[in-house]
Amino acid sequence: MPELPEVETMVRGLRPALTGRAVDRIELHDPTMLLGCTAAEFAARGVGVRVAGVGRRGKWVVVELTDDRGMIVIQPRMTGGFWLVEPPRPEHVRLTFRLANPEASVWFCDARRLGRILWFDGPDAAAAAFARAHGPDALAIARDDLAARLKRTRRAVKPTLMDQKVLAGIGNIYADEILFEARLHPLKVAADLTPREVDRLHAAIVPILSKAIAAEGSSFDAGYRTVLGLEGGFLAVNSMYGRAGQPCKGCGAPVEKTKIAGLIGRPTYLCPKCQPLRRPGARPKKG
DNA sequence: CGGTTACCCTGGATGC
DNA sequence: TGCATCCAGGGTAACC
Repeated sequence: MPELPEVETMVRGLRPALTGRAVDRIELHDPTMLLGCTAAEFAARGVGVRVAGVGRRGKWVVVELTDDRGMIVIQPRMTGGFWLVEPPRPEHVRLTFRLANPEASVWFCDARRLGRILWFDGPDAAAAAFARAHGPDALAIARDDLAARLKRTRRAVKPTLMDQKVLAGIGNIYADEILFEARLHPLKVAADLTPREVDRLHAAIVPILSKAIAAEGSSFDAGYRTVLGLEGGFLAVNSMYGRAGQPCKGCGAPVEKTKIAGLIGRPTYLCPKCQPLRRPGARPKKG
């Protein structure tokens, strides 16, 4: 579930609750989600630490500790999320921060256990791991950098946008919203986008993600919630995701739900009128 | 190497 | 009601 706006919302919720706080211990309840060290090592390290700050790297949550104790990285993936209030499904708690002075808890829950938890010794190790897995952050990428990265691949533009090594933070929901805002068909070949199309795509990214952050992300069903258990409001004001059959906000034609190559089974929402695969005036080649 | 596909997990919704 | 099937915001490893 969590894409950049949801993770940013989590981080903004965690930051005031965790920054500067002493942590009696960090309890890992599901060792299978831990990468890079053993559960015993994790337990030993998680005693008597203090939080220096909380940050976001792409879709990763980074909890930085004081006194050279390194940083804990939590990847929520599909169903992970943090709770400052009692989580509604305690059996899904995978990690607990036990705070001291005054006592409190911060929980990380993940129903499907697809999330991952790592502990890095220091900023250099964490930065190296981040760089291996990510391109520039979607909120910060420059237009020409995006253009150069799109030029490198003949994949479709949607899976390219969702490739964290191209740019970090965009997932299935926001890819559809951004492509609609830019009036681009998700199957257009990334390298074939014209300079004007790249302009439109780049110009759509920050406004869509910012609007979603302002709405505290996207919630549906029993999925993502804020750290206070509230639903994010973006899907009440969005254009595409979850709106199959509803009138397109650009032209009124029904929004189409489909599956596209390069994205396994994930749904894609688009307006075939506003996001044509070929330019409306273009004639098919003869021959 | 670039691109595509299986698979990791589980809960909730849907259909019979 | 009960059971089978399908679906889901992500990411990696293996494959062609």
